[in-house]
Amino acid sequence: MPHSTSSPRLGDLERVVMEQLWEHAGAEGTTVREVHEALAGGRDIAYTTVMTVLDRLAKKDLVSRERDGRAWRYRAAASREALTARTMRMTLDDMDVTDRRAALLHFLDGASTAEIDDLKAALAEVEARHTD
Amino acid sequence: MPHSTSSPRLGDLERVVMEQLWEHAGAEGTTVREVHEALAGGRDIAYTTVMTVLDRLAKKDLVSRERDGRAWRYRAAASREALTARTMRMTLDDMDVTDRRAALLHFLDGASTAEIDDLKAALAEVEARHTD
DNA sequence: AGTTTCTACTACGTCGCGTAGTTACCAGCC
DNA sequence: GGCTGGTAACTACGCGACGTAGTAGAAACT
Repeated sequence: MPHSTSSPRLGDLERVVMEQLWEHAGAEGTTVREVHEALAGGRDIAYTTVMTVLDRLAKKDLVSRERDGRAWRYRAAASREALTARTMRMTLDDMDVTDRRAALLHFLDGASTAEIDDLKAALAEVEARHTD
Repeated sequence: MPHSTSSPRLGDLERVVMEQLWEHAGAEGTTVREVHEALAGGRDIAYTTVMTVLDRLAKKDLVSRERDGRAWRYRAAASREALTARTMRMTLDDMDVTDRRAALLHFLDGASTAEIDDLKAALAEVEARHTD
């Protein structure tokens, strides 16, 4: 058995497809055809390939789908930001870090000032949320 | 081509082996034999399997090795915390997040109070470092 | 010299993912 | 009502990563 982690790892094509879902993110969802057409502009890819990928993403619960007549409409189950956060969290949890502060410190070491500001803003926001 | 990310993803056994290196982390390093003996207590595993894994980890630059007579002594190239941080960073970078603040906010959503404190401590530490 | 110890190389099975074909269904058109 | 086009469902193949390990050969101990 290769991997125990249930980490939502994305392959390259899976990522590209998710991009599409994120970009055309509306409440309506996106069909295979729409995704395929969007991708077919930039690369040579078969319709069924897109179908397969969307199917796999659905099985991983990274996208949800609802019937629309005969077809399916796919929607990203989580925003790009939420998925990113989830993946980061899983890393932190899976790695079984004892000294979390040290890990976070290392993380900040690689951060730009802008990113640190983003983090402080986010931090302030959760704080505020807890207070009110 | 399956993956573009040069993310240092660990398999299950690779992780277990890294644990050993981290636990017996001294300046001296650890031999294959030592790792094997440590693991052989809990599971049925061949000496050569451990060797192969260590070899692959070395090729991924996750461990370094120095000769010790005929044998090699392996050392984790990065601490568990540093590797964790690096992986988290790669996730954040690879996901091409536009709204980093939102991503970090999501991340904090899943955090315990203790973790938030750890983060604040780490943040204070980088701040201090920049100031002095 | 024979036995042990360690490396180096090769190998095999499984799984994830990129990639796609084939088959079959259903809805509308001529 | 059979043909056509769009969809889905299922199957498949190649490749790389990883768990797993065997074998060959060098080196060292006895």
